[in-house]
Amino acid sequence: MANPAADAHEPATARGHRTRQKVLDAAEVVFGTRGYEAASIVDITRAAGIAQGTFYLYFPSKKAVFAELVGELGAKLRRTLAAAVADLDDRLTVERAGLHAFLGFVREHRNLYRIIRQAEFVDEALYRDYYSKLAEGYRVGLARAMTEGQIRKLDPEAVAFALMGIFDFLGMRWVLWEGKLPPQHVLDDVFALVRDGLGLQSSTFNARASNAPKRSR
Amino acid sequence: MANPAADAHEPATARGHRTRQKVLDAAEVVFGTRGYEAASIVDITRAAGIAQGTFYLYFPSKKAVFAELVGELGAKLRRTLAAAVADLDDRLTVERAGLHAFLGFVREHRNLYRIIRQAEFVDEALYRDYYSKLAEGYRVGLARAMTEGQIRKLDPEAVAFALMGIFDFLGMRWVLWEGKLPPQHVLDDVFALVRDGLGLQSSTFNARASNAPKRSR
Amino acid sequence: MANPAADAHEPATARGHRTRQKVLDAAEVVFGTRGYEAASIVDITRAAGIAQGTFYLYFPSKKAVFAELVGELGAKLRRTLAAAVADLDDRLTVERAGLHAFLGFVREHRNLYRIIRQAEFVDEALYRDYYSKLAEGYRVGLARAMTEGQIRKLDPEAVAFALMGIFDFLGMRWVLWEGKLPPQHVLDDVFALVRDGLGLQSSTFNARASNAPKRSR
Amino acid sequence: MANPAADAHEPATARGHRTRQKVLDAAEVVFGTRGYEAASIVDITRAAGIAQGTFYLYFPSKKAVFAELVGELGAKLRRTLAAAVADLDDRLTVERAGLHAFLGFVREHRNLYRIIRQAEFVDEALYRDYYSKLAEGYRVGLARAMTEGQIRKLDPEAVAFALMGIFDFLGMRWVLWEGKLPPQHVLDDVFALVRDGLGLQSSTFNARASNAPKRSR
DNA sequence: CATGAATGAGATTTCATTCAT
DNA sequence: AATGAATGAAATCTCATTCAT
Repeated sequence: MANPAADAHEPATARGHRTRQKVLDAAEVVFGTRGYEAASIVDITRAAGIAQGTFYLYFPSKKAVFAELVGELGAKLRRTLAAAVADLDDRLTVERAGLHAFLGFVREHRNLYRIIRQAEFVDEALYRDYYSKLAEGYRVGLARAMTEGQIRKLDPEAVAFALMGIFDFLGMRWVLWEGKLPPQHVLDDVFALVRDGLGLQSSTFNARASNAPKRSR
Repeated sequence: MANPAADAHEPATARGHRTRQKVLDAAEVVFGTRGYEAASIVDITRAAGIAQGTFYLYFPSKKAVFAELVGELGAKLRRTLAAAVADLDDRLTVERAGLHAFLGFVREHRNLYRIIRQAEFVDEALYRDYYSKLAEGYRVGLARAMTEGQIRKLDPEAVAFALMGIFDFLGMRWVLWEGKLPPQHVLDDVFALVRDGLGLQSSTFNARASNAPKRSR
Repeated sequence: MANPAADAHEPATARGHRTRQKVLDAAEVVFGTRGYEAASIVDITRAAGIAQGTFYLYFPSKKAVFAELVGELGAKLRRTLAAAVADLDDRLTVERAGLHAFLGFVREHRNLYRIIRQAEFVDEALYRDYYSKLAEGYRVGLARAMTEGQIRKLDPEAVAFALMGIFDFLGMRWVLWEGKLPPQHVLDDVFALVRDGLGLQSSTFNARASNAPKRSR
Repeated sequence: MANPAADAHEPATARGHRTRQKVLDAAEVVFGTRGYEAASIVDITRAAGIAQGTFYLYFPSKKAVFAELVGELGAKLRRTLAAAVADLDDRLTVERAGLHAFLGFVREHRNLYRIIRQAEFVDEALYRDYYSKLAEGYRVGLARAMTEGQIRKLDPEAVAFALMGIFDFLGMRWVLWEGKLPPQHVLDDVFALVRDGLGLQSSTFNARASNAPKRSR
C-alpha cells in the first residue's frame, strides 16, 4: 500500500502547509476539468497562484499529486458515507441515507467521476483501491445486515458491487449529466427495486410500497 | 449526430479498405492497453504494420479514429445484445442472456472499459452517446415487459440505468479485474436481486427461490 | 539560364497536352493564393481535377512548375507590353500605354505580384531574370528615345529601374490593394512627374500641363 | 491595430530579456537568409544558442516572432529616415538624404527586402502596414513641401508611392543585387529625374542643370 | 496515360522536470 | 520558501515524392 506521495517534501512551516494545500485544491479543479493528461503543471500552479517551480517543493511529480488527490477523495467519501449512516438501524434507511450522501458528495465534487476514471490510466492500483475500499465498507455493512436477518443472505461482495453499480450510474445519469439530484420518482422506484431485491423485511412505514411488486399493470 | 470521423478519407480501392481496417484494429488494441493519451500514432501504425503517414490517409486525427472506434464498439455491443435476447420471452431469461452476452463481449473486448472511460475525456459526447444508446435499447425492452405485465411498473429509464450499473460493475469486478466470468453463485445472487427487485412474476421453477432469502453463501 | 522544367516529360498526345496545361493553370491560381510553400501538390492536382501522381508525369518537381510559371508569366507580360507600345512614337504616349498595359495585366493576373515575390525564395535566379528581362526591354526603348532626342540623356538602366519602381508601386497600391485602376488624377500626376522627370519635349496637347510645375499654391 | 505578438510572454527578469532579444536577433538573420517557410524554429534557436523549447517562452509561435520582427524593422527604418531628414529644409536635400539613409539601412539590413516580401504571405496586414506607414510619413513631408511651394502640387500619396517605388527598385537593383550603393552617376540621374519630376524650384546651382538634358553620363 | 496508396523525413509545439537566483 | 528561466524529449501532423496497378 505504498503511498506514492510519500517522498513529497513535507512542509516545515505553516506557510508551506498553506501552499501545499493550495496546490492540492487547484489540482482537484484542474484534473477534474481538463483530465489528467491534458492538465499541465502550469495549469495547476497558475490556478494555485504560485510559481511553476514551487510545485516540486511539495510533490515529486505530477503523478504524485494525482495519487494523493485520489486517495484523499476516496477517504473523504468513505468518511462521509460512514458518517451519514452511522446511527441508523433500518437497512433501507441506511441505503437511502447512503445514496443521498453519495449523490450529495458527487454534486459537491463534480469532478469525482472524471478523476476516478482517469485514475485507471494513471495507475491501475489507484482506482482499484478506490472501489475496493468502498466496496469493502459496503460489504461489511451488508454482511452485518444479513446476519441480523434484515436482508436475505446473498454473497455480500456481489451485492455490494451491484448496489455500487446502481448508485454510480444514478449519479452519472442525473447528477453528472443533468447537474441535479434524480427526481423523486426515480429514487422511489430505484429503492423499490433495491428493497425487494434485497428481500427487505420492509419495516413499518415502507410496508405499503413494498407490496407493490405484484401490481399487474 | 455529426460523425466526427466523417472527414476521414474513404478508401477508393480494396487495398485501401484493408489498410483502413488494419488501422482500426490496431487502434483498438493500442488505445485499450495504453489509454488514449499514452497511445501515440506511431504505436498504432507500428501495430498495424504501416508507415506513420499512412494513418492520415484514412483518419484526419487521432481523435477521429478514437471516435470511430467508440462508435463501432458501441454499435457492435448493441447488436450483440439485441441478437442475444432476440427470441426470448421470459424477462428473467432475457436479463440472464443479456448479462451473459455483455460479459462475454467484455471478455472478448477487454479494452472496452478502458476505451469507453477514456472517451469521456476525448469527447464528452462520445461516451454519453454510448451509454445513452445502450440505455435506450434497454429502456424499450423494459417498458414492453412492464406493459405486458411481466415486471412491475417502474420508471423504465431509472431501471435501465440501475441494471446497467449492476452489470457494469459485475463486469468490472470479475471480468476486468479477475479476467474471468463471475462465479455461478455471484450470478445467482445477483439474479435473485434483480428478479425480486423487478417484481418478476417468476415463472415456473424460480417461484420458490424468490421466497427463500436464506441461501447460505 | 538552364530551364528548370527541361526534364519535364513532354506530353506525347493531345490529351497529355491538355492535362499539362490544366496543371499549369491550376498552379497559377494555387501558388497565387496560397503562396509557394503553403501550396501543396495536392492543392494543385485537386484544382486541376487530376490525381496526385499525374502531376509527376508532366513536371519533375514542385519547383519546376513554379519556375515554368514564372517564366511564362514574365514572357507573357513582356509580350503584352511590347504589343501595347508597338506602333507608338511619342514617348509619353509610350509610357502611358505601357503603364496602362501593365496595370491591365496585373488586374488580369492578380497573383502576379505574389508569385514574383515568392520567386525570390524559391530560386533567386527566377525573379532576377524576371526583372532583368523586363528592365532590359525598357532600357532599350529608353535608350532609343534618348538617341532620338525625345527625352534627355540619363543612364537608361537607372531610368528603367526607376520607372519600373514607380509603376510597380502604383500597381501594388491601387490594383492590388484596392482592386481597381488608379484614379485618373493619380495617373495624371504621376505622368506629370514622369514627363518632366524625363525632360520630355512635351509635344502638342500636353503642353499646357507641362507648364504647371510653377504653380505656387 | 492588434499586435500579433501581444500574447508573447514578457520576460520578468533581465536574463529573460536578454534571451528574448537573442531570439529576435537570430530570427532576423535566419528569416532573412532562409526565408520564412524554410526557416525552422530549430534554425533560430540554434543561431540564438538556446534550447528549442526556450523559444516558446517568449513567442507563442513562429508567426509571432516574424510579425514582431517586421514591425520592429519598419519602425526602425522610419525612425532612421525621420532622423536623417530632421533638420533639412531644401526638398531636394531631403530626398537625397532620405534615399541615402534608406540605402544605408538596406545595406545594414540586407534581409529587409526578403523579410518584407515574405510578410505578404505570412500575414497580409503586416506588409501593408509596413508600406502604408512608410508612405504616410512620406506623404506628410511631401504635402508640407507642396504647401510651402517647394514643389508643385500633385497628389501627395501618389507621389509618395511613386518615389518609394523608385527608391525601392534602386535598392533592389544595386544594394541587393550588387551588394553596394548605386554608382554616383546613377544617383545623379535619378535625382535629376526626381527633381524635375517634382518641379523643384531648384535652388542655386541646380537651376541650370535642370535645363540641360544633354549630359552624357 | 492515369490513378491513388504508401512512404518517411521533418516541422511545430507542448510540457514535466531541473537549475540558478 | 519561492521564483521563473531553461531544457530537450516526444508527439502530432504535413507533404513532396515514389510505387504498384
